[in-house]
Amino acid sequence: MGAMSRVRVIVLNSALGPLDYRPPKDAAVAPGSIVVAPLGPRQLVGVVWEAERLPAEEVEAKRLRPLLHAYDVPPIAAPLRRLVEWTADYYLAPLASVLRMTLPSSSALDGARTVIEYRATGEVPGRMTPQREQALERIAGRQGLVRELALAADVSDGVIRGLVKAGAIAAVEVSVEDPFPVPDPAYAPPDLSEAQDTAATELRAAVADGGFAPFLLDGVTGSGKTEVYFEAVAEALRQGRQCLVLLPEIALTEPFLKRFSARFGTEPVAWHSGLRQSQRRRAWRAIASGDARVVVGARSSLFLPYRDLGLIVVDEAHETSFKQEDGVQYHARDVAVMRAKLEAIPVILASATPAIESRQMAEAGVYRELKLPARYGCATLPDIAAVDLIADPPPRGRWLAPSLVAAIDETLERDEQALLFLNRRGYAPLTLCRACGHRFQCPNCTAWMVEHRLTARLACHHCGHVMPPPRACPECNEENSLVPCGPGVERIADEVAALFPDARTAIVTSDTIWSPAKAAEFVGRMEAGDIDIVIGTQLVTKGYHFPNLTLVGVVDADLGLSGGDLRAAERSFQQISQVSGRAGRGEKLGRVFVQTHEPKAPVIAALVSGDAEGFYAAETEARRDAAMPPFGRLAGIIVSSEDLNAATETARLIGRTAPSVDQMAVFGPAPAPLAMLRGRHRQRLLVHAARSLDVQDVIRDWLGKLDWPRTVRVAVDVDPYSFL
DNA sequence: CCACACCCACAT
DNA sequence: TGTGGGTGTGGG
Repeated sequence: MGAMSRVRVIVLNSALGPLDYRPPKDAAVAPGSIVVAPLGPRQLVGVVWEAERLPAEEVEAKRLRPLLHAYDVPPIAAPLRRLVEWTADYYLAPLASVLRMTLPSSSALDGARTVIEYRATGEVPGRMTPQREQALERIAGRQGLVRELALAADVSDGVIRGLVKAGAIAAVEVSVEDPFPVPDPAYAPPDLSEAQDTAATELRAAVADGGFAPFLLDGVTGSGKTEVYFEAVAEALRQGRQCLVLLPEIALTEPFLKRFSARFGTEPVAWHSGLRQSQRRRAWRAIASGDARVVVGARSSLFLPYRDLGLIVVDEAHETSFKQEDGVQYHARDVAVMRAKLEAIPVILASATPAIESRQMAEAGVYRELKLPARYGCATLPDIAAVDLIADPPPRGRWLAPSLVAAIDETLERDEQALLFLNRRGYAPLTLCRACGHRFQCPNCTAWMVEHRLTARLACHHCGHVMPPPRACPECNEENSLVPCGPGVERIADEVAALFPDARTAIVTSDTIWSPAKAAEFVGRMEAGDIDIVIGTQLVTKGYHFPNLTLVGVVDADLGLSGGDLRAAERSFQQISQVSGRAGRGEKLGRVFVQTHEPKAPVIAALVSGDAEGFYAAETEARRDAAMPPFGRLAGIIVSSEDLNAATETARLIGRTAPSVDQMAVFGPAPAPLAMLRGRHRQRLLVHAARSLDVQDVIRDWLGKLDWPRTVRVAVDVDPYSFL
């Protein structure tokens, strides 16, 4: 029997281990080949793997079924296969779950097809209605499916179809094989400062030389980090290799795309969850063939099968949204470094406020640190002042202190823009009945229903449950007794409207900016000076560059510190630094007011004095003393079930059977802070171990021996960021 | 995970 | 005797 009469395949079914097949009748396959495997009555996509790397139960040759088909796409290359193995191993996830992230849906693997999209012809329909007018105005220059155009225009599908019939919108056949434009490294070389140039030179050399080279690009907000790593991208382009730029949230890449186009003459290829099927297929094939030269994407773009990757950039590398919190709970920043290692290429972690983990790697000499200490051009860092809410309190029922209000007033006087930051969506985080004290709680989660006045709904921010706000209290039937408690961005907007009736305001949260198009619209209005005061959540802390924005007010600096998890102080520092960094990015000086009840708290003191180094040093020492990451390891074990009893029983079983291992301690089980989520009761355990311990191995061994009811889910969160 | 066989309870 | 649901297992 020849060597290739049996191939080992990982099929995209996370409950199954590797399975053996005979090769397909009509094609040769090798490790990495993407194939269709028969499984019982069904067909599954899978990838051929090296048999020796995946021990499987031997099945006799005559029982093997032949693979049905091998796709005509490039195979998953060895470095990516190793990355899939590493990720599955490190994060205790099934290989199939990780492998799935490298592949598009199966229809995208099939040969080229075309889709029908629609765009305006410029013709005026015979009959014009307000809806038609609105539609044509909003979709100018846009192209897409009827449903997408309707969404963009905020009209119903019927309006668009009517316009097609009237000839104002025409169908276009789009090839999903259309090539992407190639960015030109010589399009608009930048004018770099000396510090930028030094850093860029080093990065260019690393890209040209190839080989694994991790960098921490650490520059204050507005220092021009993007321009610097663009030079590394340019070098990779000159070398004819692909680049990946990871961004924390793709919905707000608008400013990035603009800057990229200005530098390279064309937009990069975007990869994110919002892509349509046709776009996803086109992008995936171009990435696999090497035609997509620069890809900008959210964390999932990290696992795509680039043909010849030459550089990875992780922008805003400190962002905790790089940690995936469901499915495979990987940290894209860490996996990016591993991919760079396996591909033998440079990786750049760029941030104005690097995570302690990354700083530690730089300090240990593992990462090369490149510093940009000053803002680009004549811009200087803004002045940060603490507003003591006890000495300088807002009036009752209001949240903006008199000194901040005065500063907003001055800013408006000068025709400049102000930004108020509050990390709370909606009108009020809690609604209660004045008469009986009833609080609105989500039926599926241990969380309050948050009032959203813009949409006239009460919403749970964890599971998405919504309900109309009742007129009367459901508990005591008292009418008009419901009172909002505490501020959300919508309530601050109300306060601003009352204080500055002539100011034009915008609320920027995921509720109002839910697509790149919405982000573009916001940026346009900001740049045109159509907005005076922005009230926003963390969405506004990232990436934006508005030269006329000179005042930032942090409405509640204490908010992030309440959770008390190990990164709370660091996270607050990063968030407030980042939002402060939006002020004074042009020629005008920026000011920042940080409202707090505790002006002496180390985080606030460090922000005001500008002593980031001192703050980081203290935080780092505290982590070292407690053997917390990166000096020790953590893993969360989350046990959940719709059945409270089953969850507690299983959690107890896990706790009871915890192995006693040197340099490891297990805490819990205890009900999770979010004791119920999406209708599932949750218990948590926390594993704390020394850095040197292979904690995954211990957990694999420990949980592998246990059995629990099928209705109970046990998830291991390696290197957890959320402790809820 | 998903399809299917199998078993048992209960209705016809 | 039929049927629906819970449970268990195989899939290569």
